[in-house]
Amino acid sequence: MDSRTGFEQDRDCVTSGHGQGLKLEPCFQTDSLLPSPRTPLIPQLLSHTVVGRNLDPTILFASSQAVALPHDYKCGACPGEVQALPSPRTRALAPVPCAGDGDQLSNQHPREQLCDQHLQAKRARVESIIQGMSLPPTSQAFDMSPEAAFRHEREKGGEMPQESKRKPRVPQQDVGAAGQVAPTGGSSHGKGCQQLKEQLCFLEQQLRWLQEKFYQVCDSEDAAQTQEDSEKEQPLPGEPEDRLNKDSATATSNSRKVPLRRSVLEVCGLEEAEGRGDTGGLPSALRVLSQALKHELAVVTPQVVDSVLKTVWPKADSHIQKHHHSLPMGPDARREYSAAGKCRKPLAKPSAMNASGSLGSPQAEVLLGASGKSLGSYAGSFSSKGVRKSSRVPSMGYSLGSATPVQHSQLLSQLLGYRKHSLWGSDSHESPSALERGCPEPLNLHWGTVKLRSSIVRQQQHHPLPLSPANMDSLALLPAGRDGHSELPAANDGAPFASTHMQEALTPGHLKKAKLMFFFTRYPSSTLLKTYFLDVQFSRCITSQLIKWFSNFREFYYIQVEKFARQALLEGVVDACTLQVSRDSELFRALNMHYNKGNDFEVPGRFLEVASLTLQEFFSAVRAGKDADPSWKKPIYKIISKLDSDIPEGFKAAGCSQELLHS
DNA sequence: ATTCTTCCTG
DNA sequence: CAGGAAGAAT
Repeated sequence: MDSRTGFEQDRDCVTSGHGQGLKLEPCFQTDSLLPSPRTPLIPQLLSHTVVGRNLDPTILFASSQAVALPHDYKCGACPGEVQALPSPRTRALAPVPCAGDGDQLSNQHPREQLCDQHLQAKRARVESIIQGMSLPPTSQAFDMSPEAAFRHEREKGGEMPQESKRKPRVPQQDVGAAGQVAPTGGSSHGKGCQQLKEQLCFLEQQLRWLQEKFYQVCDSEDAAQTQEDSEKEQPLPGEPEDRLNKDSATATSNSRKVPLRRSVLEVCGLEEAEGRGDTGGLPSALRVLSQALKHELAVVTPQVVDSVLKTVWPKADSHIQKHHHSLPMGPDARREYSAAGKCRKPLAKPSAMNASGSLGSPQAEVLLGASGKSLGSYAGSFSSKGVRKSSRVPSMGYSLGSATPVQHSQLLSQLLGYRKHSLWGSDSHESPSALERGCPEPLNLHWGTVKLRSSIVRQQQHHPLPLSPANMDSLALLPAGRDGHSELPAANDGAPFASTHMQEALTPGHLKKAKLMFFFTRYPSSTLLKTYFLDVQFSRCITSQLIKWFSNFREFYYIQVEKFARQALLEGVVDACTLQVSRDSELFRALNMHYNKGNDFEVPGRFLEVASLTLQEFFSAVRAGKDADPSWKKPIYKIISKLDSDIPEGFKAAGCSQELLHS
């Protein structure tokens, strides 16, 4: 049992790791999916930010606060201060001192006076956008757009255990004290958060710089547009130009050219262009901006990510190194994980574990690594002879995480089409002696393998669940880090989990799957079950129900075996060793009828061995009269509990349950 | 206190 | 199979 304990501790590490992984997300990528105004900067810049010259600088850092704010403040250099801003009103009364450029926009009042209706309308639009983005999540609870779903998921993820240190979302007026960020963490985390804040600050400065360049570009347009209107709004002290660094002046001077304006407007998404349908080529200034933006992001983002990982999850550092430098994992790490994953298998098979270690596709390694937990996942099939056969789908195990529907079909056909492929099937000649030897077969080592939950888990067409809020909650509770894509939320199709239908209840398909799994494991831990019923939203109830199923399975199994053992005794069988369960046995038929009613699954030979041993044990015990002892079955249970084998990875396939049901 | 397991009952 | 009780293990 200690092995399982270790395993579960390991799992805890995994989850906590993910939790920490999540922890960093709000600061960075994940925020792109949050209503925080911070991260969607670029989209905002490109689409909404530039509203004439009334570009609201607060859009970069602040939130709905900015809506009511006058333009006479500027505090973007230090996010902490921005977060600390209590409210617009307070802030207007007592402006927070800002490093260096506090008066940058202090001279916009005159220009505001000149705002015509059009500009005001645009401003209102921007404000509404900002406002919408700053809505508290509760107000978006029923926004079930993919993005909202994902955002919601992130929100829930933030509530995961040990997630209390999640950085509060900046825009929330009542919560947005920066001081809540760092102090909430432990000392190390606080330090890490401090680093993160600095990184963020840097990042934001970069972005602000770029935004100002944008400002320049668009300002030139406005200058041209409003030149006729009034001259007094032209060169304003404190204008972006004045704020710009010298090195950015080059691009600025280019972008100042009036001919750029239409293209700029179009790219900026200004409806100003609604009257002018002409589309010019991409202006060079924009190219410059684009490249600069990309470059800055490319430079800063990895640093930030690495820093975050290093800080929040020290182990990740080494993992990162591995990913970067050597995709094939070192055998040590793999062994470590394999050992940890051995769970309920006191009869260790160390040789097998080590032997299984050294394969893996780079993708798999990346995925596994990205999941924060590289396990010695191995997709090979096994035979009772102890000869590991290469799977027909060698990469099945690892590629499951990103399996396409086609792959899933292959999985299923392998699951069921045993007559041809005999994926897990027993070759007709298996040696029961292997069982007695403590089963040195190189059985699969998937115990505890962290399933790489695919972002593109196939839709389960047979039982599509209505996307009720409850279901979305289920989605939300998904440990996002587990999918290995937590670092790339935006790289997904935008609705990563929208296609994952988490079952909030166990279905007949799950029951059938569980029954088939019983052929491999009689005593699955809840942890194991969670890794094999990935389409189930586990709750305490679900878990116990699943466990109860296996308990019932065992009950039936032991009853049947005992019955046949007694029957054999009555029939005068002398040697227990002659009791072998074959596929022709009555016992097998009874069991197969129960667990594999359709007989559409080839019962693994290993199960026959286990059944044979169980039968012999019962036979011997009854013959020895041990059944007088009320707990005479306990030793048998103990023996059998050690004979679990690994469950083929195919059982993890999304939709497996449903397809099994319909097969 | 919680989880897991068995046993019993329906 | 589910529900519940009881005990063991953690």
